[in-house]
Amino acid sequence: MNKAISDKVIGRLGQYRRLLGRLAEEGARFVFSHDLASMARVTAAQVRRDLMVLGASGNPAKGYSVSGLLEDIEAFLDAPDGQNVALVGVGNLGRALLAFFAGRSTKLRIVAAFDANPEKTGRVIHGCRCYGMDALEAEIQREAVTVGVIAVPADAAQEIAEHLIETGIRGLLNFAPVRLSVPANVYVEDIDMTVSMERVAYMARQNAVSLEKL
Amino acid sequence: MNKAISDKVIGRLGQYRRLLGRLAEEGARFVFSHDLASMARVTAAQVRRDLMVLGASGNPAKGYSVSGLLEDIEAFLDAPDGQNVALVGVGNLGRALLAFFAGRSTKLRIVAAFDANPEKTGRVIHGCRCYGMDALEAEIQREAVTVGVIAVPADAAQEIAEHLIETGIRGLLNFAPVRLSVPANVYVEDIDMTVSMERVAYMARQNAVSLEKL
DNA sequence: GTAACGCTGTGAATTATTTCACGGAACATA
DNA sequence: TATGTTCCGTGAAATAATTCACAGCGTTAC
Repeated sequence: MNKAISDKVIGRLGQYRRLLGRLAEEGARFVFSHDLASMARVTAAQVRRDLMVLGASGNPAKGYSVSGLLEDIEAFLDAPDGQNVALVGVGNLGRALLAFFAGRSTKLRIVAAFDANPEKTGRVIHGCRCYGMDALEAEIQREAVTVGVIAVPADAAQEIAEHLIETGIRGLLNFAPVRLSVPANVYVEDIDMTVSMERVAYMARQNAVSLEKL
Repeated sequence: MNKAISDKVIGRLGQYRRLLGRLAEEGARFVFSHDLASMARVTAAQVRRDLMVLGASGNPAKGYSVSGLLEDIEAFLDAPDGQNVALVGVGNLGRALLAFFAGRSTKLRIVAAFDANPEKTGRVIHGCRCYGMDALEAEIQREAVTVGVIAVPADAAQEIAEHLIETGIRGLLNFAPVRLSVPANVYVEDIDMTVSMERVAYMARQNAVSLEKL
Protein backbone atom coordinates (compact mmCIF):
# COMPACT_ATOMS: atom_id res chain seq x y z
CA MET A 1 0.00 0.00 0.00
CA ASN A 2 1.21 3.49 -0.85
CA LYS A 3 1.90 5.57 2.26
CA ALA A 4 -0.98 8.02 2.61
CA ILE A 5 -0.29 11.45 1.17
CA SER A 6 -1.12 14.34 3.44
CA ASP A 7 -3.84 16.78 2.55
CA LYS A 8 -1.31 19.58 2.62
CA VAL A 9 0.59 18.02 -0.23
CA ILE A 10 -2.63 17.56 -2.20
CA GLY A 11 -3.46 21.20 -1.70
CA ARG A 12 -0.08 22.39 -2.88
CA LEU A 13 -0.21 20.15 -5.93
CA GLY A 14 -3.45 21.88 -6.82
CA GLN A 15 -1.66 25.22 -6.44
CA TYR A 16 1.20 24.11 -8.63
CA ARG A 17 -1.20 22.95 -11.28
CA ARG A 18 -2.81 26.34 -11.44
CA LEU A 19 0.53 28.11 -11.63
CA LEU A 20 1.75 25.72 -14.29
CA GLY A 21 -1.39 26.35 -16.30
CA ARG A 22 -0.63 30.04 -16.23
CA LEU A 23 2.97 29.41 -17.22
CA ALA A 24 1.85 27.22 -20.09
CA GLU A 25 -0.41 30.00 -21.36
CA GLU A 26 2.55 32.33 -21.28
CA GLY A 27 4.41 29.86 -23.43
CA ALA A 28 6.93 28.61 -20.89
CA ARG A 29 8.21 25.14 -21.69
CA PHE A 30 10.36 24.54 -18.59
CA VAL A 31 10.31 25.73 -15.02
CA PHE A 32 12.74 25.39 -12.10
CA SER A 33 11.64 24.33 -8.65
CA HIS A 34 12.57 27.70 -7.25
CA ASP A 35 10.42 29.50 -9.81
CA LEU A 36 7.40 27.45 -8.88
CA ALA A 37 8.36 27.90 -5.26
CA SER A 38 8.44 31.67 -5.38
CA MET A 39 5.12 31.76 -7.20
CA ALA A 40 3.51 29.48 -4.63
CA ARG A 41 5.31 31.18 -1.71
CA VAL A 42 6.98 28.02 -0.51
CA THR A 43 10.58 26.83 -0.58
CA ALA A 44 12.17 25.12 -3.54
CA ALA A 45 12.84 22.06 -1.41
CA GLN A 46 9.15 21.89 -0.60
CA VAL A 47 8.25 21.94 -4.27
CA ARG A 48 10.69 19.18 -5.10
CA ARG A 49 9.49 17.06 -2.22
CA ASP A 50 5.86 17.55 -3.22
CA LEU A 51 6.63 16.60 -6.79
CA MET A 52 8.31 13.42 -5.58
CA VAL A 53 4.92 11.89 -4.85
CA LEU A 54 4.13 12.14 -8.55
CA GLY A 55 7.23 10.24 -9.51
CA ALA A 56 7.76 13.08 -11.97
CA SER A 57 11.31 14.09 -12.55
CA GLY A 58 13.05 17.14 -13.81
CA ASN A 59 16.19 17.91 -15.60
CA PRO A 60 19.07 19.59 -13.77
CA ALA A 61 19.78 22.00 -16.58
CA LYS A 62 16.31 22.89 -17.82
CA GLY A 63 14.12 22.20 -14.82
CA TYR A 64 10.75 20.52 -15.12
CA SER A 65 8.77 20.32 -18.31
CA VAL A 66 5.71 22.50 -17.80
CA SER A 67 3.44 20.34 -19.89
CA GLY A 68 4.90 17.16 -18.46
CA LEU A 69 4.28 18.28 -14.90
CA LEU A 70 0.78 19.39 -15.76
CA GLU A 71 0.01 15.95 -17.11
CA ASP A 72 1.53 14.26 -14.11
CA ILE A 73 -0.40 16.36 -11.64
CA GLU A 74 -3.59 15.83 -13.59
CA ALA A 75 -3.06 12.09 -13.69
CA PHE A 76 -2.52 12.17 -9.97
CA LEU A 77 -5.27 14.49 -8.79
CA ASP A 78 -8.09 13.96 -11.22
CA ALA A 79 -10.37 11.03 -11.72
CA PRO A 80 -10.02 9.91 -15.34
CA ASP A 81 -13.68 10.56 -16.09
CA GLY A 82 -14.06 13.49 -13.74
CA GLN A 83 -16.26 13.63 -10.67
CA ASN A 84 -19.72 15.02 -10.18
CA VAL A 85 -20.56 17.38 -7.35
CA ALA A 86 -23.85 18.20 -5.67
CA LEU A 87 -24.57 21.45 -3.87
CA VAL A 88 -27.03 21.62 -1.01
CA GLY A 89 -28.32 25.04 -0.05
CA VAL A 90 -29.11 27.58 -2.74
CA GLY A 91 -28.98 30.72 -0.61
CA ASN A 92 -26.65 33.65 -1.16
CA LEU A 93 -23.58 31.54 -0.65
CA GLY A 94 -24.84 28.61 -2.69
CA ARG A 95 -25.57 30.83 -5.66
CA ALA A 96 -22.16 32.45 -5.36
CA LEU A 97 -20.59 28.99 -5.41
CA LEU A 98 -22.58 28.01 -8.49
CA ALA A 99 -21.35 31.14 -10.22
CA PHE A 100 -17.81 30.58 -9.05
CA PHE A 101 -17.56 26.99 -10.22
CA ALA A 102 -19.72 27.27 -13.33
CA GLY A 103 -17.69 26.02 -16.27
CA ARG A 104 -14.47 26.28 -14.32
CA SER A 105 -13.40 22.69 -14.79
CA THR A 106 -14.50 19.78 -16.87
CA LYS A 107 -13.20 17.35 -14.28
CA LEU A 108 -15.29 18.67 -11.39
CA ARG A 109 -18.84 19.54 -12.32
CA ILE A 110 -21.62 20.75 -10.03
CA VAL A 111 -24.39 18.75 -11.65
CA ALA A 112 -27.23 19.36 -9.22
CA ALA A 113 -28.32 21.76 -6.50
CA PHE A 114 -30.83 21.11 -3.74
CA ASP A 115 -32.79 23.42 -1.51
CA ALA A 116 -35.55 22.98 1.04
CA ASN A 117 -37.36 26.06 -0.27
CA PRO A 118 -39.82 24.85 -2.95
CA GLU A 119 -39.62 28.17 -4.77
CA LYS A 120 -36.14 27.20 -5.87
CA THR A 121 -37.18 23.85 -7.30
CA GLY A 122 -36.99 23.70 -11.05
CA ARG A 123 -34.97 26.86 -11.48
CA VAL A 124 -31.68 26.71 -13.32
CA ILE A 125 -28.98 28.87 -11.73
CA HIS A 126 -25.67 29.41 -13.48
CA GLY A 127 -26.35 26.35 -15.55
CA CYS A 128 -27.26 24.12 -12.64
CA ARG A 129 -30.74 22.76 -12.00
CA CYS A 130 -32.29 23.04 -8.54
CA TYR A 131 -34.23 20.23 -6.95
CA GLY A 132 -36.19 19.81 -3.75
CA MET A 133 -34.67 17.86 -0.93
CA ASP A 134 -36.84 14.87 -1.72
CA ALA A 135 -35.03 14.38 -5.03
CA LEU A 136 -31.63 14.27 -3.39
CA GLU A 137 -31.00 10.56 -3.27
CA ALA A 138 -32.34 9.73 -6.72
CA GLU A 139 -30.55 12.56 -8.44
CA ILE A 140 -27.24 11.89 -6.73
CA GLN A 141 -27.36 8.29 -7.74
CA ARG A 142 -28.47 9.06 -11.25
CA GLU A 143 -25.53 11.43 -11.73
CA ALA A 144 -23.09 9.26 -9.76
CA VAL A 145 -22.17 12.21 -7.56
CA THR A 146 -19.14 11.65 -5.34
CA VAL A 147 -18.67 15.05 -3.69
CA GLY A 148 -21.12 17.15 -1.70
CA VAL A 149 -20.97 20.85 -0.93
CA ILE A 150 -22.89 22.00 2.13
CA ALA A 151 -24.00 25.62 2.02
CA VAL A 152 -26.95 25.56 4.40
CA PRO A 153 -27.45 27.20 7.80
CA ALA A 154 -25.54 25.67 10.68
CA ASP A 155 -28.49 23.92 12.25
CA ALA A 156 -29.36 21.99 9.10
CA ALA A 157 -25.84 20.93 8.17
CA GLN A 158 -25.46 17.77 10.23
CA GLU A 159 -28.69 16.27 9.00
CA ILE A 160 -27.81 17.00 5.40
CA ALA A 161 -24.34 15.59 5.81
CA GLU A 162 -25.85 12.35 7.04
CA HIS A 163 -28.26 12.29 4.18
CA LEU A 164 -25.46 12.79 1.66
CA ILE A 165 -23.34 10.11 3.27
CA GLU A 166 -26.25 7.68 3.09
CA THR A 167 -26.34 8.14 -0.65
CA GLY A 168 -22.71 7.07 -0.81
CA ILE A 169 -20.87 10.40 -0.90
CA ARG A 170 -17.41 10.20 0.69
CA GLY A 171 -16.19 13.78 0.44
CA LEU A 172 -17.82 16.94 1.79
CA LEU A 173 -16.95 20.59 1.47
CA ASN A 174 -18.68 22.23 4.39
CA PHE A 175 -19.36 25.95 4.57
CA ALA A 176 -21.64 25.74 7.59
CA PRO A 177 -20.03 26.91 10.81
CA VAL A 178 -20.35 23.57 12.58
CA ARG A 179 -18.13 20.61 13.07
CA LEU A 180 -19.80 17.71 11.28
CA SER A 181 -19.90 14.29 12.82
CA VAL A 182 -19.10 11.73 10.13
CA PRO A 183 -17.69 8.20 9.88
CA ALA A 184 -13.95 7.81 9.47
CA ASN A 185 -14.18 6.94 5.79
CA VAL A 186 -15.70 10.30 4.89
CA TYR A 187 -13.44 13.28 4.29
CA VAL A 188 -14.74 16.66 5.38
CA GLU A 189 -13.08 19.94 4.56
CA ASP A 190 -14.46 22.86 6.51
CA ILE A 191 -14.40 26.35 5.14
CA ASP A 192 -15.24 28.32 8.20
CA MET A 193 -15.39 31.94 7.22
CA THR A 194 -16.21 33.11 10.72
CA VAL A 195 -13.13 31.50 12.18
CA SER A 196 -11.00 32.72 9.28
CA MET A 197 -12.22 36.26 9.70
CA GLU A 198 -11.55 36.21 13.43
CA ARG A 199 -8.11 34.87 12.85
CA VAL A 200 -7.24 37.53 10.31
CA ALA A 201 -8.50 40.18 12.68
CA TYR A 202 -6.37 38.82 15.50
CA MET A 203 -3.28 38.53 13.34
CA ALA A 204 -3.79 41.99 11.89
CA ARG A 205 -3.81 43.32 15.42
CA GLN A 206 -0.65 41.45 16.32
CA ASN A 207 1.11 42.87 13.29
CA ALA A 208 -0.03 46.36 14.14
CA VAL A 209 1.16 45.96 17.72
CA SER A 210 4.50 44.46 16.80
CA LEU A 211 5.12 47.45 14.56
CA GLU A 212 4.72 49.78 17.49
CA LYS A 213 7.43 47.89 19.29
CA LEU A 214 10.04 48.72 16.69
CA MET B 1 8.14 38.93 24.58
CA ASN B 2 5.39 36.34 24.50
CA LYS B 3 6.22 33.43 22.21
CA ALA B 4 4.09 33.82 19.11
CA ILE B 5 0.90 31.78 19.14
CA SER B 6 0.31 29.70 16.06
CA ASP B 7 -2.60 30.43 13.78
CA LYS B 8 -3.91 26.92 14.38
CA VAL B 9 -4.38 27.68 18.03
CA ILE B 10 -6.14 30.94 17.21
CA GLY B 11 -8.49 29.08 14.92
CA ARG B 12 -9.35 26.48 17.51
CA LEU B 13 -9.95 29.12 20.15
CA GLY B 14 -12.49 30.63 17.79
CA GLN B 15 -14.12 27.21 17.50
CA TYR B 16 -14.22 26.76 21.23
CA ARG B 17 -15.78 30.14 21.65
CA ARG B 18 -18.59 29.24 19.31
CA LEU B 19 -19.18 25.91 21.04
CA LEU B 20 -19.11 27.57 24.46
CA GLY B 21 -21.64 30.11 23.28
CA ARG B 22 -23.94 27.30 22.31
CA LEU B 23 -23.38 25.59 25.65
CA ALA B 24 -24.12 28.80 27.49
CA GLU B 25 -27.41 29.13 25.62
CA GLU B 26 -28.30 25.63 26.71
CA GLY B 27 -27.68 26.69 30.28
CA ALA B 28 -24.49 24.74 30.92
CA ARG B 29 -22.37 26.29 33.67
CA PHE B 30 -19.34 24.00 33.46
CA VAL B 31 -17.66 21.92 30.81
CA PHE B 32 -14.84 19.35 30.81
CA SER B 33 -12.01 19.43 28.35
CA HIS B 34 -13.15 16.17 26.82
CA ASP B 35 -16.65 17.55 26.21
CA LEU B 36 -15.27 20.52 24.35
CA ALA B 37 -12.86 18.18 22.62
CA SER B 38 -15.52 15.86 21.28
CA MET B 39 -17.59 18.80 20.09
CA ALA B 40 -14.61 20.32 18.30
CA ARG B 41 -13.35 16.91 17.07
CA VAL B 42 -9.97 17.23 18.71
CA THR B 43 -8.39 15.50 21.70
CA ALA B 44 -8.90 16.59 25.27
CA ALA B 45 -5.17 17.22 25.62
CA GLN B 46 -5.34 19.54 22.66
CA VAL B 47 -8.12 21.55 24.24
CA ARG B 48 -6.25 21.87 27.52
CA ARG B 49 -3.09 22.90 25.74
CA ASP B 50 -4.91 25.51 23.69
CA LEU B 51 -6.56 26.93 26.77
CA MET B 52 -3.16 27.26 28.42
CA VAL B 53 -2.39 30.25 26.24
CA LEU B 54 -5.30 32.08 27.86
CA GLY B 55 -3.96 31.48 31.32
CA ALA B 56 -7.48 30.30 32.09
CA SER B 57 -7.75 27.45 34.50
CA GLY B 58 -10.32 24.82 35.27
CA ASN B 59 -11.32 22.90 38.25
CA PRO B 60 -10.54 19.18 38.45
CA ALA B 61 -13.98 18.30 39.73
CA LYS B 62 -16.24 20.60 37.74
CA GLY B 63 -14.23 21.39 34.65
CA TYR B 64 -14.06 24.88 33.18
CA SER B 65 -16.60 27.59 33.83
CA VAL B 66 -18.43 28.17 30.56
CA SER B 67 -18.91 31.88 31.13
CA GLY B 68 -15.40 32.27 32.48
CA LEU B 69 -13.87 30.66 29.46
CA LEU B 70 -16.01 32.71 27.12
CA GLU B 71 -14.78 35.86 28.77
CA ASP B 72 -11.19 34.71 28.64
CA ILE B 73 -11.36 33.80 24.96
CA GLU B 74 -13.07 37.07 24.16
CA ALA B 75 -10.46 39.03 26.03
CA PHE B 76 -7.81 37.18 24.11
CA LEU B 77 -9.21 37.20 20.58
CA ASP B 78 -11.17 40.40 20.31
CA ALA B 79 -10.02 43.96 20.17
CA PRO B 80 -11.68 45.80 23.06
CA ASP B 81 -13.45 48.20 20.72
CA GLY B 82 -13.93 45.79 17.87
CA GLN B 83 -12.38 46.01 14.44
CA ASN B 84 -13.75 47.34 11.20
CA VAL B 85 -13.59 45.36 7.98
CA ALA B 86 -13.71 46.47 4.36
CA LEU B 87 -14.85 44.26 1.51
CA VAL B 88 -13.52 44.73 -1.99
CA GLY B 89 -15.49 43.12 -4.80
CA VAL B 90 -19.27 43.15 -4.71
CA GLY B 91 -19.92 40.31 -7.12
CA ASN B 92 -21.79 37.13 -6.31
CA LEU B 93 -19.31 36.12 -3.68
CA GLY B 94 -18.99 39.59 -2.17
CA ARG B 95 -22.74 39.87 -1.75
CA ALA B 96 -22.88 36.42 -0.18
CA LEU B 97 -20.21 37.49 2.28
CA LEU B 98 -22.08 40.65 3.15
CA ALA B 99 -25.18 38.56 3.83
CA PHE B 100 -23.19 36.03 5.79
CA PHE B 101 -21.49 38.51 8.07
CA ALA B 102 -24.31 41.04 8.37
CA GLY B 103 -25.06 41.56 12.02
CA ARG B 104 -23.16 38.42 12.99
CA SER B 105 -20.80 40.06 15.42
CA THR B 106 -20.48 43.43 17.06
CA LYS B 107 -16.73 43.01 17.30
CA LEU B 108 -16.11 42.51 13.60
CA ARG B 109 -18.15 44.76 11.35
CA ILE B 110 -18.00 45.07 7.58
CA VAL B 111 -18.34 48.82 7.40
CA ALA B 112 -17.70 49.45 3.72
CA ALA B 113 -17.70 47.67 0.38
CA PHE B 114 -15.91 48.71 -2.78
CA ASP B 115 -16.37 47.76 -6.39
CA ALA B 116 -14.94 48.93 -9.67
CA ASN B 117 -18.35 48.80 -11.34
CA PRO B 118 -19.92 52.27 -10.96
CA GLU B 119 -23.42 50.77 -10.99
CA LYS B 120 -22.75 49.41 -7.53
CA THR B 121 -21.67 52.76 -6.08
CA GLY B 122 -24.11 54.18 -3.59
CA ARG B 123 -26.13 51.03 -3.19
CA VAL B 124 -26.58 49.58 0.29
CA ILE B 125 -26.35 45.80 0.36
CA HIS B 126 -27.23 43.86 3.48
CA GLY B 127 -26.69 47.01 5.47
CA CYS B 128 -23.35 47.88 3.92
CA ARG B 129 -22.74 50.84 1.67
CA CYS B 130 -20.88 50.40 -1.63
CA TYR B 131 -18.27 52.83 -2.84
CA GLY B 132 -16.22 53.20 -5.97
CA MET B 133 -12.57 52.25 -5.87
CA ASP B 134 -11.56 55.90 -5.74
CA ALA B 135 -13.12 56.22 -2.29
CA LEU B 136 -11.14 53.34 -0.88
CA GLU B 137 -8.40 55.13 0.93
CA ALA B 138 -10.49 57.91 2.42
CA GLU B 139 -13.24 55.60 3.59
CA ILE B 140 -10.86 53.07 5.12
CA GLN B 141 -9.10 55.77 7.04
CA ARG B 142 -12.32 57.43 8.12
CA GLU B 143 -13.63 54.14 9.52
CA ALA B 144 -10.26 53.02 10.86
CA VAL B 145 -10.55 49.72 9.01
CA THR B 146 -7.95 47.13 9.97
CA VAL B 147 -9.05 44.07 7.98
CA GLY B 148 -9.63 43.69 4.25
CA VAL B 149 -11.60 41.01 2.44
CA ILE B 150 -10.69 40.43 -1.18
CA ALA B 151 -13.50 39.01 -3.30
CA VAL B 152 -12.46 40.13 -6.77
CA PRO B 153 -11.33 38.13 -9.82
CA ALA B 154 -7.86 36.64 -9.63
CA ASP B 155 -6.24 39.14 -11.96
CA ALA B 156 -7.29 42.15 -9.90
CA ALA B 157 -6.42 40.75 -6.49
CA GLN B 158 -2.74 41.65 -6.25
CA GLU B 159 -3.29 45.27 -7.16
CA ILE B 160 -6.08 45.61 -4.64
CA ALA B 161 -4.05 43.94 -1.93
CA GLU B 162 -1.31 46.49 -2.47
CA HIS B 163 -3.79 49.30 -2.38
CA LEU B 164 -5.26 48.04 0.88
CA ILE B 165 -1.85 47.61 2.43
CA GLU B 166 -0.95 51.18 1.47
CA THR B 167 -3.89 52.42 3.49
CA GLY B 168 -2.46 50.64 6.53
CA ILE B 169 -4.38 47.36 6.57
CA ARG B 170 -2.38 44.51 8.09
CA GLY B 171 -4.77 41.57 7.69
CA LEU B 172 -6.34 40.20 4.51
CA LEU B 173 -8.87 37.49 3.90
CA ASN B 174 -8.35 36.53 0.27
CA PHE B 175 -10.92 34.63 -1.76
CA ALA B 176 -9.19 35.14 -5.09
CA PRO B 177 -7.39 32.06 -6.37
CA VAL B 178 -3.95 33.65 -6.38
CA ARG B 179 -1.07 33.77 -3.97
CA LEU B 180 -0.70 37.39 -2.93
CA SER B 181 2.68 38.96 -2.60
CA VAL B 182 2.75 41.03 0.58
CA PRO B 183 5.31 42.35 3.08
CA ALA B 184 6.11 40.16 6.07
CA ASN B 185 4.11 42.28 8.48
CA VAL B 186 0.84 41.64 6.67
CA TYR B 187 -1.11 38.50 7.45
CA VAL B 188 -2.97 36.86 4.56
CA GLU B 189 -5.41 34.04 4.94
CA ASP B 190 -6.38 32.43 1.68
CA ILE B 191 -9.70 30.76 1.20
CA ASP B 192 -9.09 28.94 -2.00
CA MET B 193 -12.27 27.19 -2.93
CA THR B 194 -10.83 25.66 -6.07
CA VAL B 195 -8.03 23.97 -4.18
CA SER B 196 -10.41 22.88 -1.43
CA MET B 197 -12.81 21.39 -3.90
CA GLU B 198 -10.06 19.51 -5.69
CA ARG B 199 -8.77 18.18 -2.43
CA VAL B 200 -12.15 16.96 -1.31
CA ALA B 201 -12.63 15.26 -4.66
CA TYR B 202 -9.26 13.55 -4.37
CA MET B 203 -9.87 12.43 -0.80
CA ALA B 204 -13.35 11.20 -1.62
CA ARG B 205 -11.84 9.05 -4.30
CA GLN B 206 -9.23 7.67 -1.92
CA ASN B 207 -11.91 6.77 0.58
CA ALA B 208 -13.98 5.09 -2.07
CA VAL B 209 -10.98 3.11 -3.27
CA SER B 210 -9.83 2.10 0.19
CA LEU B 211 -13.30 0.73 0.81
CA GLU B 212 -12.98 -1.56 -2.14
CA LYS B 213 -9.83 -2.98 -0.64
CA LEU B 214 -11.58 -4.32 2.46
C1' DG C 1 -12.55 13.63 58.74
C1' DT C 2 -10.80 10.98 55.23
C1' DA C 3 -10.69 8.14 51.27
C1' DA C 4 -11.66 7.62 46.45
C1' DC C 5 -12.44 9.52 42.08
C1' DG C 6 -11.63 11.83 37.88
C1' DC C 7 -10.06 15.86 36.07
C1' DT C 8 -6.54 19.58 35.13
C1' DG C 9 -1.91 21.29 33.91
C1' DT C 10 2.20 20.23 31.83
C1' DG C 11 6.97 18.01 30.91
C1' DA C 12 8.30 14.50 27.96
C1' DA C 13 7.64 11.60 23.97
C1' DT C 14 5.87 11.11 19.60
C1' DT C 15 4.50 12.18 15.13
C1' DA C 16 4.11 15.28 11.19
C1' DT C 17 6.05 18.64 8.31
C1' DT C 18 9.58 21.46 6.56
C1' DT C 19 14.23 22.66 5.60
C1' DC C 20 19.10 21.66 5.01
C1' DA C 21 22.72 20.10 2.43
C1' DC C 22 25.11 17.48 -0.73
C1' DG C 23 26.12 13.73 -4.31
C1' DG C 24 25.23 13.12 -8.93
C1' DA C 25 23.56 14.31 -13.45
C1' DA C 26 22.51 17.17 -17.64
C1' DC C 27 23.77 20.69 -20.37
C1' DA C 28 26.77 24.57 -22.16
C1' DT C 29 31.05 26.08 -23.49
C1' DA C 30 35.52 25.82 -25.28
C1' DT D 1 36.43 15.62 -24.81
C1' DA D 2 37.00 18.10 -20.64
C1' DT D 3 35.38 21.47 -17.39
C1' DG D 4 32.20 24.31 -14.98
C1' DT D 5 27.81 25.46 -13.54
C1' DT D 6 23.37 24.79 -11.72
C1' DC D 7 19.81 22.27 -10.34
C1' DC D 8 17.39 17.84 -9.06
C1' DG D 9 16.53 14.00 -5.77
C1' DT D 10 16.67 12.71 -1.25
C1' DG D 11 18.66 11.12 3.38
C1' DA D 12 19.30 13.46 7.47
C1' DA D 13 18.41 17.31 10.60
C1' DA D 14 15.48 20.64 12.38
C1' DT D 15 11.23 22.44 13.61
C1' DA D 16 6.30 22.40 14.56
C1' DA D 17 2.26 20.20 16.24
C1' DT D 18 0.04 16.74 18.76
C1' DT D 19 -0.49 13.17 22.11
C1' DC D 20 0.92 10.62 26.19
C1' DA D 21 0.99 10.06 30.82
C1' DC D 22 1.12 11.25 35.43
C1' DA D 23 1.51 14.19 39.70
C1' DG D 24 -1.53 16.91 42.24
C1' DC D 25 -5.86 18.72 43.63
C1' DG D 26 -10.96 19.93 44.38
C1' DT D 27 -15.02 17.65 45.12
C1' DT D 28 -18.07 14.29 46.76
C1' DA D 29 -19.51 10.33 49.44
C1' DC D 30 -19.47 8.16 53.46
